[in-house]
Amino acid sequence: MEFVQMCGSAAQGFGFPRSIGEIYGFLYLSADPVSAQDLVDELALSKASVSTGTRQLLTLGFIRKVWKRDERRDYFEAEIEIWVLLSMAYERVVKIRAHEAKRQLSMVQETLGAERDSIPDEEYVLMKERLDNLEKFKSRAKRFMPLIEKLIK
Amino acid sequence: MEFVQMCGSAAQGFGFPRSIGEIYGFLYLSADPVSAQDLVDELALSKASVSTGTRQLLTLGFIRKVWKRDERRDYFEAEIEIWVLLSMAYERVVKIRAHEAKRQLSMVQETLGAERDSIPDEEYVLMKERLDNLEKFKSRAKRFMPLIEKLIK
DNA sequence: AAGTCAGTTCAAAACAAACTGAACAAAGTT
DNA sequence: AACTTTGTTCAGTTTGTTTTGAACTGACTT
Repeated sequence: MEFVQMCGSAAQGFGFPRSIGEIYGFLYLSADPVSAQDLVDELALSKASVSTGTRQLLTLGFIRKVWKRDERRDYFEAEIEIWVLLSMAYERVVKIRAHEAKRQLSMVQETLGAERDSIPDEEYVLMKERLDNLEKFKSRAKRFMPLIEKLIK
Repeated sequence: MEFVQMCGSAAQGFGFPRSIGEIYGFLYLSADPVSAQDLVDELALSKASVSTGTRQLLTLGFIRKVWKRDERRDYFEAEIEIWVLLSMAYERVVKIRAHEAKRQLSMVQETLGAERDSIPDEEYVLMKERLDNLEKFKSRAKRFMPLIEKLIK
């Protein structure tokens, strides 16, 4: 339970809801697959929170559903390989965010271009330069990505 | 301004307050150092928010104070080198968090040891093993840290 | 010494995100 | 067909964080 709490606050630190961390932490230390009902009981969360929490963890690839034959319940188990978790997080969070950032950045650059005339020349040049710097950084980061991917896997 | 908003939501994405992102974004595109009052006016934030926001950015090392002689006001300018920003963030956020996590983990391990008798043997072994795995990962990560540091700098 | 200006601090307000209860859907049992 | 059991969805509440107004400090000006 101490460990569960620790995972909860760790999750918060990464910007995830505490409950997600707790669910993962509980599963991480469980020998056998755990039902949603168990999570409700053990972690004192509502059915709804467990449902949404497990869904999020599933889409992150941090946990798996386990089907027991002749049972209607869902069971869950944690992915325990830390390298796998990292690569999941990278693939499904970092990559997506980076892509979104890139999209927004080019929109800003477009806007700047359109406003060209209404801005003092000196300022325009500086802004353009700094935005281009960001752009340059992005593409360099992109070139590193495959390397990082390999490092993680 | 579009860019400022973009930085705002980016900051939120990283778990920082929106205002911090906006302040940084504004400074990032400013040619000259900017006074607190300017930030209040341009970003429609309260004096208080600007005060706390700049303080946080200063302790992160993301911005600097600039002193103009014969002026009582504080001026600020952004650190614009992205590699420097990354290394700051790493140094002042990641490192500290990692250390904290390590501390907590060993506390949990201690607790587990103390509860040894009150847990079925099978479960104990599994928990111990998984905690040890985390520990092992931690130390491996630690070995990598210097390498990452060099990469960033 | 009174008055302004810059900046900080703190309690309260405003806000956003997480969590929950209740209603619902689907599938299985009686 | 009615009733359980399991899980999802969603509106409303709760919780925690960010933001703010207002009071305060210190420092410079008259």
